[in-house]
Amino acid sequence: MSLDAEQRLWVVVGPTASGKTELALRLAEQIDGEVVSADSVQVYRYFDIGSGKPSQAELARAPHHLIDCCDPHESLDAARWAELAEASLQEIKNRGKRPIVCGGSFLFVRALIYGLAPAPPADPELRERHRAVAEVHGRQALHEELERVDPARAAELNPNDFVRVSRALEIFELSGVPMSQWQAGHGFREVRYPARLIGVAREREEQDALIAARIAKMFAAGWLEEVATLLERGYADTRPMGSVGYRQLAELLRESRVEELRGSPRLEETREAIYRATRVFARRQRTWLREERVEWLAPDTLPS
RNA sequence: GCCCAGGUAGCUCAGUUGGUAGAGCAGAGGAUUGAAAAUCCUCGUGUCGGCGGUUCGAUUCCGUCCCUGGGCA
Repeated sequence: MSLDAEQRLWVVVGPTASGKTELALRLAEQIDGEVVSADSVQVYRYFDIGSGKPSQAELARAPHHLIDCCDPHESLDAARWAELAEASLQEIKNRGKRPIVCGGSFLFVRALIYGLAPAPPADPELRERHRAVAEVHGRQALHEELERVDPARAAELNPNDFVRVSRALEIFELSGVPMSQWQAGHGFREVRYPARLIGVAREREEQDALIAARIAKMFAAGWLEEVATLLERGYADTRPMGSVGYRQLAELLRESRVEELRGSPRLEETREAIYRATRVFARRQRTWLREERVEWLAPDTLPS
C-alpha cells in the first residue's frame, strides 16, 4: 500500500447493487476502518429494506456512520449531509481509525470532497412559493423570472427543470447574489479531501441480474409490509418515500391493502416497474461516474 | 360454421377524408453546486397481419386468407 493511498480518503462508489457494501466492509476489515455511508435514503430511519441498508451481520463487521441518522420528516440535504460526514471523519480520525466513505449518492460525495458554493441554504417557504407560481403560471414563468435576475444560470437550465430553476431563484432571493456568481467563485476547484475512488467493475448484464436478485430479496424480506407500515405511520409525504421502489409501492398501496396484493398480478407489475426504474437509476449513476476517475476492480478483489 | 371488434415501433395504442406514420412506456446517451434513489434534456424506418384487386400511387378503399378477443350456434 503506497503512502499516497494511505493518506487519501477512500471512497467506494458504483451503481446500485454492484457490491459497494461488501467491498467497503472488506476494506474496513483490512485496515481497521469505519464506514461512512453516502446514501441519500439510508440516512433515514425506518426505510430499511428498500434502501438496501446493511444487515445486522454486516453492521457488526465494522462501525457505520450516517445510517439512520435522521427522521424521515427532516429532509437531509447534500450540504447538511456533508457537514455530518465531516464530523464523522473527524471523530473516526480522533479514534485513530480510518474512514471509508461508501455510497451511491454522488452529489453527496462531491459535496464532501469539494464542498458546495457557500450560497444560502434551502428555504421551504420560498420553495412553496415557487411551486405555487409554477402551478398557476407554469414553469416557464418561473424560468422567465430567473432570466431577469440571473440570465447566466437561466441559460444553463431547461425551463422544465423546476427543481434547479427554483433553487437558483431561491439563492438570489435570499442573498441578492445570482447563483451563477456563487458558482463562478467556487467551481468545485478546491479539493478538501483528496480521495481515491474505488468501484466494482460489472458487465451490464451482470449488473442487471444483480439488481433483479436484490429486488427479489427485498420483497422476500417484507418490503411491501414495510412500506405499508411506513404509510400508516404518516411517512407518505417524506423525501425517502419518493425514492425508487418506495414511490411505486406507496402508489400501489394507496388503493389496495397488503393482504389483497400478496401474490397478485398488480404486485408483480409493480415489481417489474421497480426493476426498470432501478436500472434507469443505475444508468444515471454510471453517468455521474464517467466524470470521475474511478479505479474499477474486478469483483471479489481488493485494491493494492 | 356464422356475426361483431381488432391485427400499426420491443409493449400499450393513436392516426392517415388514398401521397409509405407518431405518442406514452421500455431501451440508449447526457446534464447535475443545499429536492440528487430527486429533477431535467436528446435520440423513433416500422414488410402499418399475408396475398390479390382498384388506383399514377394503398398502411388507408374492395376481395380473400391467416391470427387474436367477444358473441351466436
